[in-house]
Amino acid sequence: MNDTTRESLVRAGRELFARHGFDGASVRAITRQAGTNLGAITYHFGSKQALFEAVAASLVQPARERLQAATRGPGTPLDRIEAMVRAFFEILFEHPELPQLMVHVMLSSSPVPEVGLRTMQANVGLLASLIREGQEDGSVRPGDPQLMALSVAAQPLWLALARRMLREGIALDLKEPETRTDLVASVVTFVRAALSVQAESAGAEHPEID
Amino acid sequence: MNDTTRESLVRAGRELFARHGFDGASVRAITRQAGTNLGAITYHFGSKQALFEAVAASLVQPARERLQAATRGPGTPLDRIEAMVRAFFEILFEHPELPQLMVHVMLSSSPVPEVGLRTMQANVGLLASLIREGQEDGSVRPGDPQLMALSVAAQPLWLALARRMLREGIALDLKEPETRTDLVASVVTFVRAALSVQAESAGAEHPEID
DNA sequence: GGCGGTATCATACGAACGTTTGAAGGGAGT
DNA sequence: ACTCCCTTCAAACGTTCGTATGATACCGCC
Repeated sequence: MNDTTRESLVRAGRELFARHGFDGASVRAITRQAGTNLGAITYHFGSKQALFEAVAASLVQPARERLQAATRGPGTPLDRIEAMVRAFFEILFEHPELPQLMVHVMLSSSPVPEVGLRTMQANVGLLASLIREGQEDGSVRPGDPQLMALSVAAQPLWLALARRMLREGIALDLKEPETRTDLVASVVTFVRAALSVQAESAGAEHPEID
Repeated sequence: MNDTTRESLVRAGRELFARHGFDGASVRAITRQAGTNLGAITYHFGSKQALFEAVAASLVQPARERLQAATRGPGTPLDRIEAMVRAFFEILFEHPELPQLMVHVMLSSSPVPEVGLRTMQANVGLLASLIREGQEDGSVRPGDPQLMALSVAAQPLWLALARRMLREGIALDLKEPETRTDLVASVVTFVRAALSVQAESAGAEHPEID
């Protein structure tokens, strides 16, 4: 089994499915970008739909694992929430195709893939349980943990998604590392302030600047 | 000039362009849904592209006016920020097609329409200036007003966009009025907590890096 | 040298695409 | 009754779509 053709098809599919959606990314465009023959998708994956699912899995699975790993770090619940937000940004900067693909799937008429739904449940659940944990130890203000988790997750997702509009609309170019760290720092501070029950005098031993 | 055909084309275009994007929404599907003849778009608008621009304007212009109106209300800067967030949610619940169309435009290769960019600049600018105003009178904590404004705007936008995934993924149905008010209340509280200066005497935590 | 299996190739198919075309309604003004 | 002009209509155009097909190229192994 030759893997380089398969891999270049997945790579091209990631880019084109993310930009144009399933219907908008033509088999001809994908195979052309991958440098393969028109029939390569049918041959290696069986159908365009099967390639799409392989592309989705190649994006969702690693993200899921990295987010779960971030929650298992040390520190207070707020620290681990911060770690999740930072990990989320890293994933999204590395793979802007992920939220783009999510959006195309959400807007299309086709059913949301099982793996996508379970990943969302898992990640919102992780955030919510960290928030609940913080509420129980008194470091996080009261409120519905699930809704608060959505407020947290919405920021990295939308900001990564709106990257192009941020650049063209308000001259915020996320390609520049400094801009990225400023943005991440701002969101992290925003989230901590939103969740903290007070000024976080309790756990603020170490100044977090990177 | 008969307006009902034009209007039903715009209405159908709103729905189908929002769901499938420009390329994905076929002239045949739009005219079928509008109950008109296949040639009606060409006749009334000249081209599919011209219909798309009419659809975009029909969504963006009213939203822009309502958001601007919300900032002119009474109260403290934080109160007016809350009014903007609430108005934003109202707009998005009323016209879920708006963020959907935004996303399709952002992801496509075609240039972002001028009106869209200016509207984004205007609205982020309004939020940022309210934040700056609050910082000057001491009611809002320090930080880059533009980045904080993005954190605020990202939440209604993403939550409206992810509506379907929220319903299917975590059983949060935004069709139910009670769910909506709960969500809006949670976001409003989240935003106010994130922006309020609180008792944060430590103060050394704002994200300036040199 | 020849063989079998995998991979790539050019080509063909019917369907759907956006737009064009020319004819047929249909109501207001004379 | 007749003419206009605006609107709607069915049909056809060339193009592109996803997939299927059969031929060709490559390569380890008898």
